[in-house]
Amino acid sequence: MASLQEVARRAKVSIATVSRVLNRSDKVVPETRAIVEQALRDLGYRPSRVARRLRMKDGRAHLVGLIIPDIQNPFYAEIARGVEDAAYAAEYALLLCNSDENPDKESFYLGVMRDESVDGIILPPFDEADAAVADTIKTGIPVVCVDRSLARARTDLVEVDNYRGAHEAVSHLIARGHRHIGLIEGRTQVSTSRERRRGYLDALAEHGLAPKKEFMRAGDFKQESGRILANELLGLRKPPTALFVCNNLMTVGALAAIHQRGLRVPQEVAVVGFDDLPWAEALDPPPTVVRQPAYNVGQQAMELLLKRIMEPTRPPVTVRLLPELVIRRSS
Amino acid sequence: MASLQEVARRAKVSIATVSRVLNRSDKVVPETRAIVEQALRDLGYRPSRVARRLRMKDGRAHLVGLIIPDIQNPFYAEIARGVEDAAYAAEYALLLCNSDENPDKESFYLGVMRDESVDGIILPPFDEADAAVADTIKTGIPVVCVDRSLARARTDLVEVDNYRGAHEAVSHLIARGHRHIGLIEGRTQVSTSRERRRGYLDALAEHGLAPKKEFMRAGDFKQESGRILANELLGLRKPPTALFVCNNLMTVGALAAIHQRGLRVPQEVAVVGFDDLPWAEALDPPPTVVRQPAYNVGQQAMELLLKRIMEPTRPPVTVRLLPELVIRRSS
DNA sequence: TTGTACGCGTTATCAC
DNA sequence: GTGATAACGCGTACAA
Repeated sequence: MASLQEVARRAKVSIATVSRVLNRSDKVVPETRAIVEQALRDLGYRPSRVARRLRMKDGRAHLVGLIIPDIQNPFYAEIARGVEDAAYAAEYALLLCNSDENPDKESFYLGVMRDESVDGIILPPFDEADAAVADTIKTGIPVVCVDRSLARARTDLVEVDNYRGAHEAVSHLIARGHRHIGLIEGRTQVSTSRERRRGYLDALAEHGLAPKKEFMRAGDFKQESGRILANELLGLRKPPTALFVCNNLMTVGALAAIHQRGLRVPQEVAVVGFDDLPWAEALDPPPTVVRQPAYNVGQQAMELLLKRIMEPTRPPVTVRLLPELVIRRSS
Repeated sequence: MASLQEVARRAKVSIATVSRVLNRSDKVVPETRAIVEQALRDLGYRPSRVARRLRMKDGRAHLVGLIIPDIQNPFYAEIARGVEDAAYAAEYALLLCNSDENPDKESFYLGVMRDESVDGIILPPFDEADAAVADTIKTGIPVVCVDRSLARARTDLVEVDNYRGAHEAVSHLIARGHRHIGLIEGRTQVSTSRERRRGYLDALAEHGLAPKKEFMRAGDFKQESGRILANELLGLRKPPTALFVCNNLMTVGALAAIHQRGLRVPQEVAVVGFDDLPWAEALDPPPTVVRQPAYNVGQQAMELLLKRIMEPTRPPVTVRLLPELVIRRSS
């Protein structure tokens, strides 16, 4: 409520002096400093972040934007927590938006962030050619990509080794004796999905197993498609004995389908999912999954962003995190 | 990037005219309007939300704050989605913060929101006497409470009938023949927790059942406490045959404990949880729960906030939503 | 060491 | 109809 002006009046100094007391440790004689600080306290002064941001073009907004597809997806929620915690530690606030994988929403929010003069933006690009993001980068706002990367722009990036995760998962199933392994993958336009499929195929090949077209189904990363595709797979005359499901939501869908069919896990059908399920322990049986270090992804992305804000010209770096195969009882 | 100034120069008019074209209020002759609009387009002009906000004190920031305990809790994530969708529909952006039920974080973020001049704030108060929130309200920023209410301040409020939800849940268990029903409640400081307990006690009483102290345990709304308390309850010499667990996370913990003990649900122990579990279908058995309309809570809260922003003096209203007993197979 | 004055990008109130 | 111009609250060169 109180402005610099009012504080200055009360302390009987100029606004410049008050401002100096606040920001620069410029030379202000201890006496006046004390008086000003008293006035500051009396009035409960709080600087307006809005005015401050208008005045200073660069990186002092202490505000960053995060755009994710869906906060209700635990994977993104975990990333968001990582970002948020790192932001809070640096006293940054977060403008959080859900894009729903909808380019219009993404564009709208990207616009808002430009217009809000945020210090930087963290997001998983819609796809490798995301034009709205590319445009935003051109304006000079620091952007850090997470999870997925951009083809034509070099930005800081925090990603997970999807190929390796999938490879481990499928190798694990093979080691358990499975020879007929179904794949439920996500939207094939996104690079992470393709990498996971590559991991699946390579693991198969390395063990002399030939991939079967009818065992490979592509969904949309959502629960319902997991349910439907698992049903298709399990309804085959010669169904697979194991399923590798390429994200959390689809795994849940697949599990639901399996339960509905009354199949025993892992005896009648084994399951390995990509992404950990936050409530894995409550599931029966607790599922084996490839756990992505999502919290870390968010945290490191924020730290990268902070570095770039401080030093805009530093060369972009890519951080590649390793997933972890968490073996529980569904495989 | 381009400012009013630059647009004005390009169109060879004054900034006032450009501003008028943008805000469509005053009369601008079609000719000049056309010229200005062309310049606007050429330069890809976008108004600075920051400058705009600095100039206009009231409700035009198109920015609202949402403070929740933890975005990783599906209940709050669902509220957040409700808020976000309603905000997006009205072209508002969202400043989202996690308080972790930590008063310091809450205070910090409340401060940020003041300093950002947000148009309004939505939050579940920490407790009924939340001082930081009370102070914020005094500054005149519109505040809408969700889930929990404030004792000393009249604000708009969207809440759920916790008493009724708990009452239905326990009555349901009794109807199923249970006479020994354990209660795992949350932090007793929060009003919602107390209401749920009241519902439990009343339902018991109405059926002539005496509450047993040793069947009633208080946790902290987190998964681990659900696990521990369920273990305690089930380890009793004469354990309860059914559990009523007062929130989602604790239900998950309780389920984990039950699975670990190898108990069959619902034959050996029945369970009803408060809050729906997003992946209920994947659980085996799918749990019976009292579903809170969390999405609606968020949506209506945002709509209430919008109304208050438009009409700051309107009397505060309370919206009370009904929970729904979703009977699945754990009871 | 401190004060004056300008500019950041808007909107709104005046004159013209 | 349109154009100067004064705020909004802040940081900072420059003058004192």
